[in-house]
Amino acid sequence: MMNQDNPYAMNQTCKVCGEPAAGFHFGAFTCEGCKSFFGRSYNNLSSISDCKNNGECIINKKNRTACKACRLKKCLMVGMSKSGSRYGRRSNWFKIHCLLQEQQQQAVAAMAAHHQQAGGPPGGATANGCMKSMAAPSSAAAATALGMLGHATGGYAGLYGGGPARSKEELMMLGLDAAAYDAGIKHPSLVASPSVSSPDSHNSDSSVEVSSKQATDAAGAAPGRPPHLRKELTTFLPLPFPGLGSMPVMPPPAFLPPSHLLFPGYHPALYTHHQGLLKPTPEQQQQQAAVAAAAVQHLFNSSNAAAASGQRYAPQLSPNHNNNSSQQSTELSKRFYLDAVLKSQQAPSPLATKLSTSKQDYSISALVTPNSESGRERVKSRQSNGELEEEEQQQQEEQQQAAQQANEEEEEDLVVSMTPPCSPATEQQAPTPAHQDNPIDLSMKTTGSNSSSQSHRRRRSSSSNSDDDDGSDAGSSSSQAEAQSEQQEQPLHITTAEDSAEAHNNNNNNNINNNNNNSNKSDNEPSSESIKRKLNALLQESSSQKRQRLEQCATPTKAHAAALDLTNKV
Amino acid sequence: MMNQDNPYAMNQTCKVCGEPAAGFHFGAFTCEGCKSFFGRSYNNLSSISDCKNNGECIINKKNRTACKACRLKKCLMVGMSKSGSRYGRRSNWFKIHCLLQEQQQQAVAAMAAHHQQAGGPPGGATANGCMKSMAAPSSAAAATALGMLGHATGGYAGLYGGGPARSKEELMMLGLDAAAYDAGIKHPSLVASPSVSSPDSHNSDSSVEVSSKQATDAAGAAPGRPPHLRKELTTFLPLPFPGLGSMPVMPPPAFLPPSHLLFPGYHPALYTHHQGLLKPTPEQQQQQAAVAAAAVQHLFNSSNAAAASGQRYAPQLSPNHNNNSSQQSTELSKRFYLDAVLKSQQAPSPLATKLSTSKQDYSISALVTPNSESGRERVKSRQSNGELEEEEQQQQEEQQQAAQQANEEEEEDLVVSMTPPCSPATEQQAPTPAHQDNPIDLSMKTTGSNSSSQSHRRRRSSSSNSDDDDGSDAGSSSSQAEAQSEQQEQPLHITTAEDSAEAHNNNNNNNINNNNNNSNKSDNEPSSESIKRKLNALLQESSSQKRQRLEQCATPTKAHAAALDLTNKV
DNA sequence: TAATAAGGTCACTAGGTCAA
DNA sequence: TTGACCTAGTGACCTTATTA
Repeated sequence: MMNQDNPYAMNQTCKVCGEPAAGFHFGAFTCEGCKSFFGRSYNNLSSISDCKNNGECIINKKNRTACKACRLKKCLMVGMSKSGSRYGRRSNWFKIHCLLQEQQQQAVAAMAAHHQQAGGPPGGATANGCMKSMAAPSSAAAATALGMLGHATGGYAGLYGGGPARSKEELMMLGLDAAAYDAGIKHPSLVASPSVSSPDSHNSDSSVEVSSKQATDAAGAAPGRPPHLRKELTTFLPLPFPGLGSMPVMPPPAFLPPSHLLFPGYHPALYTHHQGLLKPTPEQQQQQAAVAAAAVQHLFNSSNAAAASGQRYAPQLSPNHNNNSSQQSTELSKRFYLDAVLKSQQAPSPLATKLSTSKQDYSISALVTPNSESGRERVKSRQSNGELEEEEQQQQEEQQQAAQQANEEEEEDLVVSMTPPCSPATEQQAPTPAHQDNPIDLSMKTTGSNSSSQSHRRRRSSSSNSDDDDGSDAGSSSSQAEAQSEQQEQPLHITTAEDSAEAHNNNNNNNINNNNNNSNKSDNEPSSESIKRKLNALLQESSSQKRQRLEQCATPTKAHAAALDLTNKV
Repeated sequence: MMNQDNPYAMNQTCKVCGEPAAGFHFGAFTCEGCKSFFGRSYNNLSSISDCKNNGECIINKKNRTACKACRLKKCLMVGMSKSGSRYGRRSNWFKIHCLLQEQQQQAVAAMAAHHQQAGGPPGGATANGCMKSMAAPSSAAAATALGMLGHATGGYAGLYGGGPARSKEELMMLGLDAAAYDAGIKHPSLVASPSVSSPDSHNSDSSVEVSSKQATDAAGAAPGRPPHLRKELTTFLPLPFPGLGSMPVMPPPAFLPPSHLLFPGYHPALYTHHQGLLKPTPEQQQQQAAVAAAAVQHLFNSSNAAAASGQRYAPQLSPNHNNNSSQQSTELSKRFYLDAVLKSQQAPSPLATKLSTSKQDYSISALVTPNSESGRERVKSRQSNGELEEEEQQQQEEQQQAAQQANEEEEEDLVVSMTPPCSPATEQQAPTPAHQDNPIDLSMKTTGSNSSSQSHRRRRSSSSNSDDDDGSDAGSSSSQAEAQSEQQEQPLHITTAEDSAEAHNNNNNNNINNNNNNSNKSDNEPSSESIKRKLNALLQESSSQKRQRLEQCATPTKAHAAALDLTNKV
């Protein structure tokens, strides 16, 4: 469900309405409609009338146009921000993380379904309902429940921005509700860790700025909150994750693993350093944001509504979290490790260090300890620590700036990365690609015939390829759809023909990749293969198919090649 | 934060937007985005529309795409120039200086953070804001504060070019705004010392050109400006650095050491002599540049904007400087010594002689004397002492300036200049490289498996990996984070296993480094080894880790591989 | 030969357009 | 008003050129 097929959207669903995402817009995966809506509304708040339902409207595909106020609110809650926008090609890391996320989500969804049938997690029904409204349908909801790979803010915002990068104005906008949410947050169940981790992004620095603010501001909203958490997020966080911001306020629910444990790998700090994966949110358009924030605030400033929302959210959060957290703890550890590894390999940024507070560090260390490879894990933990520290510094600096500029805020967040349910899902998908060794397709391209229309839109002029892209359109997504179907629930491998075709493509790609790999191997070293294998295993479910398609796409870029290599090895 | 992880970028941040730098492009460390932007814009000024904010836009990661005019302006201000471009491998000197710079920045950042927490330097908040906008987030800001290894022009241009090498046209472009900025520069906080020293470069001569101009032109804008500073930069410098252009106007901030003291080694003159290191910047495309300059001028010619910008920037700058300067004073001394040593070994240029004052000479001799391990430590202590003395003098001078400028307060920091927690951190890291004598890895290579993504980016062609990228992201920085974490505060050493792992990594890196060193030795001369040792000792903290990571980064995929490994284990 | 940056390619998004 | 489609950029990745 989630992965509808937007090649460029990486099979993501719109975090606002649950429809297949057309891409990553303004800091979140969204459909074209929500993208356009946000883009229009952000600069024209006056056009948004007050919600007639106390701002409690549930936004989904069908009713997303019913209440503009709630739709915009949802947009903000999932991390959308004018400053959160990013341009350019998605980094491979981002892609990888997206794939992992998918897996996790699927796993989560499966788990959730199972639990619900069994009886559901405590508060589950209520929470579930809420989650659905928040995120979207099933997969989205599941993802949300899990925290979207450890991302707190609705599970969305945090995911891609290491916490959505928000301008102060945006935060204000969110914060307006924050008051209302704060009440809810205080509820034990409400507390969530907003760790954000985004595989992407331009916002590495943002986290820092925010973090500093957090220290100051957070105290009020969520005392004891990890420094790395964002103030804003923490404050309004609708779907709090245990252990993150609110830990101090109230101990995290027992059922939920500490946030830091959940997805340490995704800690913003880590990604911050990491190029590409976790970029901090931009603080653009601060003034504009301020205006918008005021308007938004106006829309949602009703105290009663706040209280109501607070209550509402509280239940929602807890159930989801519960289910997800418990189930995914193991999964999380995997991703955590991966992230840690990646981080360690790359270079820990000062921010990460900063972000990781004693708590985080601790958690990290804990995570690290039980790891497969001691070395890797270790490295990760260190890195994370280092990053955290740096972030703190930045935050401090940022705080100064913040003093000057009310608007600035970026920051990031923490990340909780979750490990996707690899084993089962992976296995299923793995078969799909005739060759297990399908390289992970890092490229978002829609290779095959699938995404004909979409990819073309943009670059048609230049490249006739139908590659990628766009997926927002259903048509192109066919290939993805296949992948998704396989991953999520379709155990069924669409057709052999397709698979074979994919395999063929993969082979071609693989060859290319191999060439690259060979050249690279010297660079990458032997370990890369093992890594690739593992990744592939993790990603096999959804990723394998995606990869194939992507790779098939016309352009075997190096990334593709690499991906292919990985798959080949696998 | 600063050191995001680009192995090839030496953990530098983009001088334009603050994002992790991808490399040294067109005369400055920049990210891929700013590189591409500059490359595109330079030849297509018509595509750049006028700034809607009087050219006062603050450029950072988040908003860098918001105003092309200001982005381009920033690019020029940080020293980017088509004529400043260069190809080929980086010289060891360049690398060394970059490493040192990193350390300083880290130290500064730490200091700044500490100071801020404590209460922050006077005027800090304001200043910080400025810095951010200029340089970027934390690290950049810190670097800026320090003067980027003694480089005045925004800390950027000067740093790498001894003043960025600019064609006349480019200078014109910059100069256009100069008038506006001059007003701002006059602000006390704005004054910065422009000492220039670039480890690299193509621009050795550029500084000269400028300097002459400065004498004449500068007088008006910033009398007393150091001769080596460039006129253009000084004139328009939006984010002036104490001591640079404005020094005459007002005495350089106490916190900043005299430019000559800061990094004598980097003085362009010195590098000029140095083989290949200091190449004069080409003045190619002058005509083209002239055209561009005209266009740019048109964009920013509003006088009012200048005034406004001046005010704005002033506040921002001061804080950063304070933090950085104080903290890094010791660091500076270290670098200073190193530079001196290197200079002595290589071929001392007349300039060097001039630069090295009696104190400096003393310090240098001291440093030189003791070598290897015991020597290393000794040297450090001495250096720190020497630095302090020098700093005091500087401070006195700065104090005078302070009297003039209310904003200055940063000085304190300078004085405090803290040495980075070398001992502990160093020790921790030191072990890492089984051999204490780890040679400093002058090569930028991403050797090990660690920093997969970063190193790969560039050479991907060679390596097929899909990796990386992104790193701006967090991943690459992991190693750095580690280093930092160790240094700064993370008491917690994650796990022994991790440490060992790191050590292992370090060893690998070291080996690589050794290889490089060996090769370099012939080049560097016999003393080079001792120097290297010393340098290593100094840099062990952050550099060793960074190096490792960087080396590891080589293959982005490596990170992936690591991840896979983890997954496998899991 | 390795390192490293310029330049090119093209994945990918912000915005704009316009039929529905 | 909405949202599918298009255009203009952006920037991640790759290739080529140049230097150590």
